[in-house]
Amino acid sequence: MKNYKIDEVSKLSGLTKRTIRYYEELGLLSPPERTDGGMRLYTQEHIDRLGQIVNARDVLGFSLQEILEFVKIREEISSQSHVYRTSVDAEEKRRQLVEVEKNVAIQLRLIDQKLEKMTQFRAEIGQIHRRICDAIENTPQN
Amino acid sequence: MKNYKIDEVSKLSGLTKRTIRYYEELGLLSPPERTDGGMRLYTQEHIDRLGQIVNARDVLGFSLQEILEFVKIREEISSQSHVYRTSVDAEEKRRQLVEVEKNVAIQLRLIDQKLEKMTQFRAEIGQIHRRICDAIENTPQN
DNA sequence: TCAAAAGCTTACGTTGACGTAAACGTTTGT
DNA sequence: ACAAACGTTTACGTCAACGTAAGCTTTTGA
Repeated sequence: MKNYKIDEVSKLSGLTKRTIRYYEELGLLSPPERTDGGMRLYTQEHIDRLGQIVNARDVLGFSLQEILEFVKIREEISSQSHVYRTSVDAEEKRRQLVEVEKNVAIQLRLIDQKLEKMTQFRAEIGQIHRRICDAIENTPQN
Repeated sequence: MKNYKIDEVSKLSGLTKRTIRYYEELGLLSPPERTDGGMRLYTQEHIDRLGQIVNARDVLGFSLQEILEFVKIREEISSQSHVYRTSVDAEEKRRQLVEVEKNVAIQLRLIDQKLEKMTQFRAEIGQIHRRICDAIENTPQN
């Protein structure tokens, strides 16, 4: 599997090197392997991850802190599925799963609220658009 | 038509008084009438406007500068409808309307793209949620 | 092999979007 | 009529999300 240096990742993701390091610092991006000299070596997964972050940031308008919540949930789930196979205490497993479920449910409600308002906004702009089109229709061409 | 003082507007809109004045300063909110003493007297339209701004800001993740672009388009439209009644050159009116329509159409496409990605995102989270719920179901209670 | 190019850390600077405090004027209830 | 409550402007403070510069180390290609 190929690996990338930071400048290549920067060009592929459209983010600056500073931003990429900053996201790692915040815990949004998992720390990549390093060369013996200390240089970061990224994989394709890192690049995909950055794409998801940019999506959440620009398209969904989430703050980096909100995105961090999602990342933590994702990590909880994978650590959870690990525990699920190895732990002996079923009751404890269940409690932790219920805890994670609560967080995800909260995020779901948040997204649904955003979706609803977004649809509403879309309707408003659509109405403005129709009014403009009507005005054009009612304006003579020459 | 009733008018509101800033504290009432603050409570109705959920924004602080500081933010309301700030939006006026930026040109996002039209300056309201004043009492002889200089106090701002808002109307229902101002409140509606603030609601739209909050929507665009929180839900769509637009910056205040981007929202200002929308506001300017809106103003173009109303100045347009003024011209529509007073101007003598119908062809010129039409050209300008078509220009505005293009901008609005672009914004509409942008919103639709956001909506699509958001729906997709919601589906992904929903799937994760179901997996967690299934896991809870399959974990013994005691 | 060795200098230029690229990377690393550390630290201070900047910009947008407000918060907060001061110092003062205006309304309003009693 | 007057004090408390609310409003106004002005100005400095703050926090997130990076930008930028310095000083140093590591890679790399001729």
